[in-house]
Amino acid sequence: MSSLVEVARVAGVAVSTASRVLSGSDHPISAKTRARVLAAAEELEYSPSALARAMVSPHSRLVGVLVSDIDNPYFSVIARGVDDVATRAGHVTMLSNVDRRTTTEISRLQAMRDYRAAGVIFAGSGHVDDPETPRLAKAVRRAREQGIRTVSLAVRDLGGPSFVVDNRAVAYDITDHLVSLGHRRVAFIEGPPGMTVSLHRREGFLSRMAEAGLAEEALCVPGGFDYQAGHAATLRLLARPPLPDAILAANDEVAVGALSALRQAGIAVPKEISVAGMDDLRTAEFVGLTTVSLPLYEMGSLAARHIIDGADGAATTVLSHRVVPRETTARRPPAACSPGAA
Amino acid sequence: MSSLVEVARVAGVAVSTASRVLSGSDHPISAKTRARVLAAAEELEYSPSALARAMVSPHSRLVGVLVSDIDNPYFSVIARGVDDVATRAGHVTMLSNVDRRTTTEISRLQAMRDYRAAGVIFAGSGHVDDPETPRLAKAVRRAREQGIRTVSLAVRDLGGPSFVVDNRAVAYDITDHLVSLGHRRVAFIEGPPGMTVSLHRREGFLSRMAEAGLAEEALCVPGGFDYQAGHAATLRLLARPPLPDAILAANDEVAVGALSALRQAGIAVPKEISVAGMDDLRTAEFVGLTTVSLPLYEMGSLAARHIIDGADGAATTVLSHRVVPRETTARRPPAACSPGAA
DNA sequence: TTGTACGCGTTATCAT
DNA sequence: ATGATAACGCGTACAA
Repeated sequence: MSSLVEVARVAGVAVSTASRVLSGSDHPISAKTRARVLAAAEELEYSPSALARAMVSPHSRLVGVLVSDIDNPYFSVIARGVDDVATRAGHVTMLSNVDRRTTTEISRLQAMRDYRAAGVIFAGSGHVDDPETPRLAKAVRRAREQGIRTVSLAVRDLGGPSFVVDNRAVAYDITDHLVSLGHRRVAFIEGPPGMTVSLHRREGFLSRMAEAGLAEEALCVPGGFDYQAGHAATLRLLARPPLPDAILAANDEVAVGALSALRQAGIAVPKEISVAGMDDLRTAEFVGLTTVSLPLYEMGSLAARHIIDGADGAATTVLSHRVVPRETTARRPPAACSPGAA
Repeated sequence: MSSLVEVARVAGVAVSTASRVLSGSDHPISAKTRARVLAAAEELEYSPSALARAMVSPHSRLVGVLVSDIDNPYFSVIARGVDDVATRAGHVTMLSNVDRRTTTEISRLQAMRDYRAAGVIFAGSGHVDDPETPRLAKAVRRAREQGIRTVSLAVRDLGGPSFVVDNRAVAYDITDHLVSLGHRRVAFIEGPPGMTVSLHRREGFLSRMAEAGLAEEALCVPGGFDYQAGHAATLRLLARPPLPDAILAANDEVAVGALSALRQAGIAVPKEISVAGMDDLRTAEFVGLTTVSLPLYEMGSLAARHIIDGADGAATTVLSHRVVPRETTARRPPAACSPGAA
């Protein structure tokens, strides 16, 4: 590992001169000197220490992302968006899984702060009435005071700018799709209890049902965000007939779990029952699931871009989503034996 | 941001003393002094600069992972394994997508080297006869000379230790499963051309078929590693009857693509044709796909552990895999009209 | 047991 | 146009 002083020595110039040439300063340098420095750097395979650089700068060129779980496609798409932008801008991505624990978020934020990250992205949803939120908010404030940018990709009260999707509208719109297909009794498999995103999605669902005069037909059942939750919830639904006209799941993976339970029970989708999810992850495409497409990649890239060259501020940007009808939803069969339709 | 000097000043001691108590040195310190330093640190919310620390250490506490694409579950599971271990050990994970490009691997390795990473993990497969490999190998060697540990999670000639799976055996074993079910004509949808993993898996497949005296019945068709590839390859298979008894896909996602093409064509799985994949990612479980389970999480965590506290060396550890039969494979129907069985 | 002083590699400031 | 030097924050060898 050759350092700047060695390059300077080989080139026969002062370190400051070498620095100016190698760091792309606009300081005037004679062509001859520049060439010598460049040659020396080349010869020594010089590569500047990002550590030393960060020491004398307001921050490093590290971009942090806090995800609930990178092994969840929702977050891996976001991470991909972040990294693409970061890499193109000469930065490096730091990643941490926080498993939806606010205390973990705090400690990981601190860890990234210790490296003087250029910024930290909060990709996951927060909890409703989380007693730890004040502590997190305080840690975030401190980080910001120190010059670390922060961005949220979910509705959270953290102070920085945020790039989000309107989860109420997302659920509202997909529910609308179901309702407009003639479905009346629709079951909603909820997300993990206590999470803001779960709450919003349920509100959106309920809201559209109420507007359609179907408040009585709306059925919310506890679920989660994974396959098992969808499978189990559907089994419970199956155990208490009559079957709803449609099932709306809190996300795609839950919907796939529902689909699988339905298939095992020998119930035809969408002939006997419609199923829809939200997020539009790859799995949704694989199984032909009707869902709502979210600009996840864009959220990640926008967040990274903000950190790298954005202006300060705390504006919230609501990105648009799109219902994508596929093969798991269809018009409600006219002869369905659904009570309450009298 | 309070630094060590401020803590020392508040505590009324020298920086070296503060450093010793705060950095957990084994240097003897009087209980009284220790308490005062701790109190001062607490009061000032002191958190050591990881940057400055790394400057005076042989390396930072950053663990790098180079993946082909984090939005590919294969790699996100590995990344999860890496991060869990890294976090528990007080390190932070750096992640970079390299899109299977060796030149990108080189430049990302360099970027992580600039941060004096404790180590860098190469998670992806290499290419056969890759002209860039020497350059990468050289970069890796230099990194190692500098004290950066490197680990491979695929068979590559990079010099460090590696934690791998025997892809020939993986393909051999799942082919064995198919053959033992009575299948004779089996089509193999290959992985991306030129990748080592593709080659090994094909070899394993061909090897088991040959041993079963089924060399003539083995059919290799070009594919890839994604859904589209599996779908398209299966369509091509469908266009040229007779249908094989079974389809083995280079990985799970390809198998799902095949499954979907088969379903659209109205061909029953596993009644009319068996389908199997490799990797055992979550999708495989969702669709009940027969596949081979790989210790991906373990590979990631072992790699991280090696970087953090492993011994030097270049040993190759071959981890075991396991065929997991599910619902997409079944015994070959006795009355199948497969020619060549005469 | 505690303190002093140096070095890590870079950029910026202030001479020259 | 170039050079010398301070500063970033920490750990540590050496001195007391």
